[in-house]
Amino acid sequence: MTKAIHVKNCATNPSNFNSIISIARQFFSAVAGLESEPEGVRKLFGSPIGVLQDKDLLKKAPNGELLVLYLIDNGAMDADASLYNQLLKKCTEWKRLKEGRVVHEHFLRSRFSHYTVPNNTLINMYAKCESMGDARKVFDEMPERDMVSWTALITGYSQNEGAKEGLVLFTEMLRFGFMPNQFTFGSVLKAAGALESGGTGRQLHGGCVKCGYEENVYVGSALVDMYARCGLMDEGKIVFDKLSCKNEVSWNGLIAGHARKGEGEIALKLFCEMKRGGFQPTHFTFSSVYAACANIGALEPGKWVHVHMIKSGLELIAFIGNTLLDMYAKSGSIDDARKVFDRLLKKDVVSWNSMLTAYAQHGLGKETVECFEEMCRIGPEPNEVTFLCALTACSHAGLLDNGMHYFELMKKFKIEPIISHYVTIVDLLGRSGQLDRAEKFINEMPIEPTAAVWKALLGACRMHKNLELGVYAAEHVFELDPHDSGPHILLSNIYASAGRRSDAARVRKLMNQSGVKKEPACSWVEIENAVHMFVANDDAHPQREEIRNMWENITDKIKEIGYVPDTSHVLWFMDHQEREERLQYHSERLALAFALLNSPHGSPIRIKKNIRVCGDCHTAFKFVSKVVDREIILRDTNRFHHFRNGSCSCGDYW
DNA sequence: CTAGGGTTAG
Repeated sequence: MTKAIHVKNCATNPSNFNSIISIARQFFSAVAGLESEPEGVRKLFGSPIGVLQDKDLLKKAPNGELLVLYLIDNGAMDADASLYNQLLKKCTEWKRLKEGRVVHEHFLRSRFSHYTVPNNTLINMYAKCESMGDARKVFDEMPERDMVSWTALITGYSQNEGAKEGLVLFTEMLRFGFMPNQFTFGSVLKAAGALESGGTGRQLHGGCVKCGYEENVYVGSALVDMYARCGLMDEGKIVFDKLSCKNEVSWNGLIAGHARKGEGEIALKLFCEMKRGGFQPTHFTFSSVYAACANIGALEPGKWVHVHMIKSGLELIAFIGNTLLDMYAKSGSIDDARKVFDRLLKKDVVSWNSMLTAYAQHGLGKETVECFEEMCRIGPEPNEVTFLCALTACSHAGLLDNGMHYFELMKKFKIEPIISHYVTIVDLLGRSGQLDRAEKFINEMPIEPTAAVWKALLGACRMHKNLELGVYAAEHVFELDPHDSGPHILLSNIYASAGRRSDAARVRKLMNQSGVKKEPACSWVEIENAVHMFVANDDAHPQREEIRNMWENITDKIKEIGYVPDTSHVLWFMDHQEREERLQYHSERLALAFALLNSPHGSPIRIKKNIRVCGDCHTAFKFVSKVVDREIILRDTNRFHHFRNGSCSCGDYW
């Protein structure tokens, strides 16, 4: 407030200025072209005004505030419509809602308050400051609206999680007879994409064609992105190919779409095409491509893209670094993940969370604890995802006490646990064999347990062979989520391992009758930049004979050093020999045999599987790692298993 | 005055 008084004194002393307005004008034209805001202020106001000579005050006061000091100086303010507009634009650019409101009030009292253009700017200002209620109010109260008014409001909604409102407004706009332009289409397409509404998107696409905007880069890119978000990649590709003038954004929309769909190979291929076409990949591109590589566990291609990024000179900021870290972690290279983490220019909360997730996936307990505690000391404030990551990591590493302690710690950080935190704690207790405690924990939860909570308990019952509690948990899962095949299989396995074959059969039958489908298991292995996929009992593979021979060979060797097949993981109704036969050709075994045949001796073997590894394969892999003296890294849906010299990093605990 | 693309958990 003292500042205001100073300025007021200055303002009432005309010998210092010609007018407040001319100063304000200069202020803007000068500041707009200057590097740092305080520097601009100093240059402009360095000598004549007392308060502005105070350098400390000057440093603390950004331009927006200084400006407002002039504006609230009542009598001195006599702006024209274009000055109001400039002021509002600055407030928008700097996202300064408070100052924007002051200008708004002043504007309302002026004789220009009915002018359409500054009102449009006001709508945009409030929208960019995430204050849609205010934006709407301006829109409703302005006497005359044009197409820009509608577009600014629609854009505001589509950028502030108001896709539905945006689309409703769009139809209303058409009813009032306003023609949408390329800006309008860009925004409504974004809204349709956010709602994943392909039907709406196609209609809008028709509108774009009619109005001749289909090949506008902005509209075209928005179309590509809209189709990508609706999962309609083919239609997106058609629009993309038609674009005579593409840019990075068009490419990114396409690449990100495939990355989101888990189509990593296509995303990588497009990345190459983009570069060949002479387009410079941006932060967005790299971020998507790394996510795509992480998804398919493609370490070598990921490294190759990383080299491109280093060559292109892009800095390792959090937004790309986080996905890069995640890519290395999910591709099995935890050391590279840590290196990226250490080299990040600035770590944000997602960086720490990603690092904790990496440790969780690899079951590294000591590192988890160190990382979390370092974060509490020197890092950003942990959020609810942080605790999820840390709790999952404790669960995967068998750190029961640490996990329970972190759960208690959430209170200190004033973070209310959501359902996923409870799921993780049930998992933590259950894995540790504390089944009764897990059950008690569920009963005492302050929120209603979901299917996921019971599923965690069921999984623990399978692990610790607890039939009675397993049945109880399964009943809850069936009731809450009848379409998931996982619980049926788990329960059937629990029955089978307890020798209750007829019950196991009953559950299987129930599953088949209710139309619940089991996801077909498959595994991938990467050999020299090519990814090879295997399904169980694959007879169609060109190398099937060699793979079979190799595996039989290996089986003989591991049996010599103590491997005994455990057939309780396969369907009970086959006879014993047939079961053993079946087990021989689980997809991960085929992938392993293939890798042994086709990769250089001594190099690590990286296999990925789409469901959890079965217990018998896990045992077999441990023996194989010893017999062939190779490191085998297996990624399943849950985590990584590093097999080395006869044991696994998960400590048989997954 | 109004437009399009990216990250962590389960």
